[in-house]
Amino acid sequence: MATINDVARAAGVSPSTVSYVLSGRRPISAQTRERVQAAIAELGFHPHAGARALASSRTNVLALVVPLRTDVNVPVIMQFATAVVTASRTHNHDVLLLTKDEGTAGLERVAHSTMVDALIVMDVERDDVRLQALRKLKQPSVLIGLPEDPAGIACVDLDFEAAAAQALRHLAWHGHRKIALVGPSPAVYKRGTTYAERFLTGFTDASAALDLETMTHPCEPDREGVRACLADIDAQLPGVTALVVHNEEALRMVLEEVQAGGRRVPADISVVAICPRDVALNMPLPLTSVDIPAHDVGGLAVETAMRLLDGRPIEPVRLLPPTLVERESTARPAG
Amino acid sequence: MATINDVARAAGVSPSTVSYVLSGRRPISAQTRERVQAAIAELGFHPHAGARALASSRTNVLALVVPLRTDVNVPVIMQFATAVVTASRTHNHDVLLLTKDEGTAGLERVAHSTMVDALIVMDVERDDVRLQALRKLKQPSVLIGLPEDPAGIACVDLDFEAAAAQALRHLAWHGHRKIALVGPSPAVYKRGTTYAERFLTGFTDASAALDLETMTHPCEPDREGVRACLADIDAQLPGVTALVVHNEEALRMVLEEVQAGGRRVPADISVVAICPRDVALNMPLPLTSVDIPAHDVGGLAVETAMRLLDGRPIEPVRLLPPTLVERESTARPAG
DNA sequence: TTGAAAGCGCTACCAA
DNA sequence: TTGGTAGCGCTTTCAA
Repeated sequence: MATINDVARAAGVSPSTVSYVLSGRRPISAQTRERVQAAIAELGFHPHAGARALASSRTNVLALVVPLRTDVNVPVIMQFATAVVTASRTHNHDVLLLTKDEGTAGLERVAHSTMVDALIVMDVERDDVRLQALRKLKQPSVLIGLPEDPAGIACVDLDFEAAAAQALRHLAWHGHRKIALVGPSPAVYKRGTTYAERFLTGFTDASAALDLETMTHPCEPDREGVRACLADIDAQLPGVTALVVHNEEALRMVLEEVQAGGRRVPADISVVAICPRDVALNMPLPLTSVDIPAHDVGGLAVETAMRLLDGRPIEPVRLLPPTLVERESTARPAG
Repeated sequence: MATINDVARAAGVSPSTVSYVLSGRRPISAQTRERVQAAIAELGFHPHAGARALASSRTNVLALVVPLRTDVNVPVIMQFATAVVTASRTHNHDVLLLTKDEGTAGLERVAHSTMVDALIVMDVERDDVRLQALRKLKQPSVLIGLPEDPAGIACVDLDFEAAAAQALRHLAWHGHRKIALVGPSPAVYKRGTTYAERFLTGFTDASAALDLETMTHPCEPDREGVRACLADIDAQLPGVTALVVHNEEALRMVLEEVQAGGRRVPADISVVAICPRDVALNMPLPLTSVDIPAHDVGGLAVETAMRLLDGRPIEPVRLLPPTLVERESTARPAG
């Protein structure tokens, strides 16, 4: 492998000049720059990442911590991950993939050994034990999610409260008054992933503000759970005309069970889903949905990390406004 | 951050001794080792990854290249990825996540800049343009999949031919004679991901060997595609008593449409799925399935990379034998 | 506009 | 069993 010295020799300049051509950190005459670039191309030179990290204390690598549990929504995680990788590349960074099961130790390991410039952490819980460790690192971190006490750590996420409000406003505008929330599984609430709570809060608040008759119900994403959930809803809120479904795994089964019960969507009952666009589109019926913008959130997380690294100002907590797209699963209530 | 010199001073030894305690590459007296380890713990010392890479030409990082298309089976990809990360950690390696869309350039970038010791590449196509680039790298690579010409590159995958044969043998043993394959979408075949072809070959060969009456049909994983596929099958193979489904996305819809057509599984028609265990278990009915052992394949890919790095012998192409588990979707044909 | 050279923190060779 | 030390390949300060 060619080194910077080889390039320097080939171009008839000093190694530092080659370095400056590469980094652009000082002016170089056009003529010199060209000779250097020609030599770089000629020799197929790529700077040695380790040497660079050692000399500059910059790795150009971001850590991304993903949950590896399979009870989480895998496709959404994958969307976040690819968004983070793609965005990182536009900022000339690579991504080191860590799994949540390594816990605090994993974060400290990569940070202390200077493998990464910053960390992006997914699946953050309300009172996540990793937060205190993150605060002590010399590298900045960005959370995808919102813990109870985000002090000192940047957070980005969808504004789930606003998402719930938007779903209800849409249904209310269509004339619905009796609306039920099919929520995530009890395990999600118990784990303390706050997006579920935030959605619930938004739902309850908006329900009061709009003077609606609503109820909420967690839902185990299997056939039985869905049946039980829908039965409870019918029992507790007879005459319900609309469902807000915040449970991607259960979504398809909810639609099937509603239909199996003899009700048509949207003629007999309207449905608003909270899910990524492509999920909403790949249902038997294109669903009116509030998008989970994994791509935007991932990109914003990277952008935030970059600002932190450059010492540029950031918003400590950035909640993206939701977007509702009306498709074919919502209509005015019958009668 | 503490350096190796700080540790050496604190322990009253030379830096090289600290290094050897860490690497175990030469004998150290128990007494010295303890003093050094105490100093390491005391100072919270973690060796600087870049410095280490520079001095040893070893990064302890593996590159993992994943497809980021969403038309691929996302949960399976995620399973491979987490398996690779988990296995890498047991070998004291981390994983740099690359996306396929960076193509050859991405591979060359991380390899030439010495960011990784080896590369693991998923979603390899029959005549993948990346292969020639991989062969030129100084780092070894391991493919998950099997291209047409794997010369010079290690490959690991499930033995899809054997998987097809096993599915057919199971059904034949139950007494089925008329069996149809619901295959992946045409796009998968067109792209040249060879597992589809290998499965097809195995299916056709085993069909002949077992003297069965079979047909094969690709299947677009949406409602319409599934309906069309099943209709074709009924038209071309009237009296079909069993289905082999090698299309995870379509699986649930196949079951639904079969039922919608008034047939019960397994009373009227048996179904064998080719999919990860958890997918088979999460269907309305636990399915008899040939497992796609993502975890094993990912682990084996890492193991192979490690052997390559240590100069230990490997098998150039390692196809894991399939495992069929009988559950509740197969029975003897009616009548 | 460019060059010289001192490190960055570690590994591994050569000695003892 | 241990120490000394020359690099690994780059960045960046100091000089010119």
